[in-house]
Amino acid sequence: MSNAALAQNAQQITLTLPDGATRTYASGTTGLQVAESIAKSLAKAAVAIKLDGQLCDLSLPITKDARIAIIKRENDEALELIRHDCAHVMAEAVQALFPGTQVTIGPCIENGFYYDFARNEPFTPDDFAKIEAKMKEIVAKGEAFTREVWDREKAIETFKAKGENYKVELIQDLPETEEIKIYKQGDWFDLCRGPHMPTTAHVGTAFKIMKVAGAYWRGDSNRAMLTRLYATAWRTEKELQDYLTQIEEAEKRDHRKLGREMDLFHIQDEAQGSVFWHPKGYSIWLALEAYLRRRLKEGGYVEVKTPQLIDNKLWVASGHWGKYRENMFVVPDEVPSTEDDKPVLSGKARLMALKPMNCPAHVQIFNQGLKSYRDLPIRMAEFGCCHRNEAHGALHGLMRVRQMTQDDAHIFCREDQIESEAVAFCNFLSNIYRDVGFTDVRVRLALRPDARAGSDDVWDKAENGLRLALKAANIEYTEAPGDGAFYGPKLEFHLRDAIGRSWQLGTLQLDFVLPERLDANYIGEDGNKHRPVMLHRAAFGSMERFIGVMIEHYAGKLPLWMAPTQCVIATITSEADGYAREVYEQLKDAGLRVELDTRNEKINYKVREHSVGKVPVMYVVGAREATDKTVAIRRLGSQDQTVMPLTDAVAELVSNCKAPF
RNA sequence: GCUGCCGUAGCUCAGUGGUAGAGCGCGUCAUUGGUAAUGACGAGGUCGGGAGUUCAAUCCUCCCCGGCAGCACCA
Repeated sequence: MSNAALAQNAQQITLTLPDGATRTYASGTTGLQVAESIAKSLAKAAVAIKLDGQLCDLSLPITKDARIAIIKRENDEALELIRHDCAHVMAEAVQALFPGTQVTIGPCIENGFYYDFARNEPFTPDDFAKIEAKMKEIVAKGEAFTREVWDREKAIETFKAKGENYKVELIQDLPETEEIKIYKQGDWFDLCRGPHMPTTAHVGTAFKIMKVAGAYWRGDSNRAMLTRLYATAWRTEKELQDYLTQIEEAEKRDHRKLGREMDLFHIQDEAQGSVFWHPKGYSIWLALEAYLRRRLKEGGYVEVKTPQLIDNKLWVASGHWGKYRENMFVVPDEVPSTEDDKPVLSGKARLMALKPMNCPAHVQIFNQGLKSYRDLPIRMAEFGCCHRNEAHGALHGLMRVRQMTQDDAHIFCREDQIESEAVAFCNFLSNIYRDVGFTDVRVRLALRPDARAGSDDVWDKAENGLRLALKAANIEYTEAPGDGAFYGPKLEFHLRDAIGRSWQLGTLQLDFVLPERLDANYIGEDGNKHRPVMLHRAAFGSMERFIGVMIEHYAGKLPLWMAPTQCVIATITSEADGYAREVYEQLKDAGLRVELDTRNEKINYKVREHSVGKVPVMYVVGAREATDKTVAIRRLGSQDQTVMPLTDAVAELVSNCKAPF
């Protein structure tokens, strides 16, 4: 042992255990040795350590005082290790089965991991079983993961010799100060920053390759397309099964499937990305829109309507023409040629565009007439129908469409009103999200991106304004540097749905740029012109997407106030048809959305059909009910039936169907 | 837009180098039934579009269109 090493060994370090106890060790003691010193069983179960909150290899020599936790395979923290180790195992398996395949990167993601490979032939789902079998062999061998630090040149030469060009690029791009860490498992090795568990055996067998897809090298659409294998890995078979079951549940909630089954809407080739709303789907829309209008009125908004087709001069002035033109639908303002042998369009007409957003139009309304500081804030709302030419591959049911209706509004205010307006909007949102059934809202503050308009001064002011508002509204949030819009920072409201998925719905964006570009101003107390600040805000985001989210959140079983059909009156025999019609008329007169089912079918059949159709309430009437003037009520999801006098039932249903606001 | 997979009746799907089948749904008839599928009969498809190979193509090849998954994008 060298003198230096002796000297280091002589040093003592103090480690603090999770329970607060401290222990003293010689510097250079490994996590495994620490575990052994506590209990043999702990050492046996240990797969890694956490030093000051950071996961590290069990074999890492500890050289300074730290908080330490021994991580066992059953701990939550181990999931990340299992998945990352599993990624290495998968990469080894793929290279063993498909020689010539290059490895690139393989990070953990929510619920699993992926690995990107460079290979000329694509993988097919048939390869999955082969790869999984090979992975199980590698796990069974239980080779130790060993960590080495290589000289940069040696690493580059080694990977070059293996033909691993992507790894070479990764190493070359690592900062000079970074150690080049290599993890070996048997003969196979990979560049990796770790940490890993002791052996491949710790990965276990609760993993599954899920799908294959293309992915750009380094996320850049100008670079090579790699083949990505997505997989999932868990601590136990049961966890894996639960996860697979959860995916099946999510598939059952797919709004495209439910939309067809419930006859809500459709989309067809002739209008890709635009929605044909059927009567039932549109009734959901109308219910939500009416609800929002009541909220807007309460919140002091005025509602406007602005043109679809606007001269590109306005889009040039607003900056959209320069930045987003490729996503705009441009329409020439000319009479198309009616002669068959001539082109329909001359190509020389002046250009109009379908509006991709409402804000420039709202500024036009603001700009009509002189505004005084006394007029502010002006909260201008519009259910604005916008068109965006989204890429084909981006379209997805109601979630990503080309024609959408935003529940949009712009608040024109003075700088000193930003905070109070932002606070008011946060309260506005929390009422709405509660009413539509969300309990878990997370807020992100997206800060200035690299490419942006406006001076740093203005950005400082805008970002701090939002921070102050969040503080004033007592809202917890996380900051996301670089994610802001080009014209200003924004608040994003992310909501967790019934099965734990997160949707970004609401947004509040501060904009100092557009009022400047479109020369909006107001006369201040001092008699001079001033720039108003614009707050862009939305609660649902788009009506289309929001309805999609509602369908998935509720698995089609929408709350009564949103449900397309709130009640079906179903007859048992044709003797009750007359009475059923009376019931139907009464509910209809009470303003409810009801259907009458007097078809010549058995009651079992009707109950099943309307249950499958997610009708929340069914009134079943037969001869008895007709005589007694009652209804037998059956609620979706329950086998129970309650017989009730018709008048009471109607009063109860009317009250249950009332929107929460 | 990129990569991969897919495209057969309204829906879900089977099938074959010799121009097609099931279940549900739809229509007709019988049945008047008490809370998740009553029975019988019937109609319905130029197998996404175009071209090629072949005596013959829904099936094989190519091109196009569209869908799905992921990537990129998302003002």
